[in-house]
Amino acid sequence: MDPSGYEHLSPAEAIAYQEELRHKISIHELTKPINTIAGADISFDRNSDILYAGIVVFKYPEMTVIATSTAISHTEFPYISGLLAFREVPALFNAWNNLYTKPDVLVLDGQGIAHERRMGIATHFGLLTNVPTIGSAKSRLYGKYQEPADKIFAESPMYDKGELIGIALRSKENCNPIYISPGHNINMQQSVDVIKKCIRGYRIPEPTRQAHFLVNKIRVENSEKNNRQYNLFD
DNA sequence: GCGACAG
DNA sequence: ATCTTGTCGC
Repeated sequence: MDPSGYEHLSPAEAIAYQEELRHKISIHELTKPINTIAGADISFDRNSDILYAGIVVFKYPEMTVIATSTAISHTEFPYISGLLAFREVPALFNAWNNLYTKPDVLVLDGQGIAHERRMGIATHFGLLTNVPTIGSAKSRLYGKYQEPADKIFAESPMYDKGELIGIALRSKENCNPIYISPGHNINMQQSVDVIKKCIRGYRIPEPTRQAHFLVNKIRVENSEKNNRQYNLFD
C-alpha cells in the first residue's frame, strides 16, 4: 500500500495492516559496511494538519553532514499511541523521495520493534523503503525494563513476555535514558552500537537531533511566509 | 474498572 | 508534538 493512502484508514484497519506487515520484519545482522547514516524527524503546527518532515545524512562515523531533504505534507490521521507511523510515515516518505543520497542506515524518532505488534515507526518505514532502520525513542511505549545505572552508556534490556525487544540506554548522565530498538534489516546489538557512536555529548543521538533542528527551522520559515501573505490583506 | 499511552 | 520562564542540579 502506498503510504499516501494511510490517512483514509480507520484505527482498526491500521492495526490490521500492522498485523499483516509484521510477518515481513527481518531482524538480522547488517553485513554491508556503514559509511553513511541519516536521522529523520517531524514537526507540526499547533492547529493545522501540516507536517514538516526532514532527513539529515551524515558521513559515518565522522558524523559530518553531507545531505539534507525536507517535505511539507498534509495529514488527516490523528496521533494515536501505537499508530504513530500512519500519521508520520507519509510525510517522511516524501522527504525520503526528495533525497538524492540514500543512507546506509536511517534513525527514526520513535520505536522500532519495541512495540506491541513490533511495528513501531522505524520498523514500518524500513519495511516500506527496505532501508536498514533503527528506532531511537525519548520515552517508552512498550516493554518492561529496569532503570539503567546513571553511568554513560549503561544499558538495560526491555522485554515483552521474555522476548528482548529493546534496550534502555543512558546516553547522558543525569538524564533519562533513550529507548533503542532495531527497526528492520539490522539487529539489536548493531543498533545499540551505532547509536552509541552517534552520541556527541547530548542525550539525543546526532542524526535525530539534527533532523529535529531542521524540521523546526522549516516549520518556522513556512509559518512566517504564511503570515506575510496573510498580512497583505491588512 | 483502572492505569498506560512513541510523536 | 507544541505552548513557554524561570529554576534546580551537576
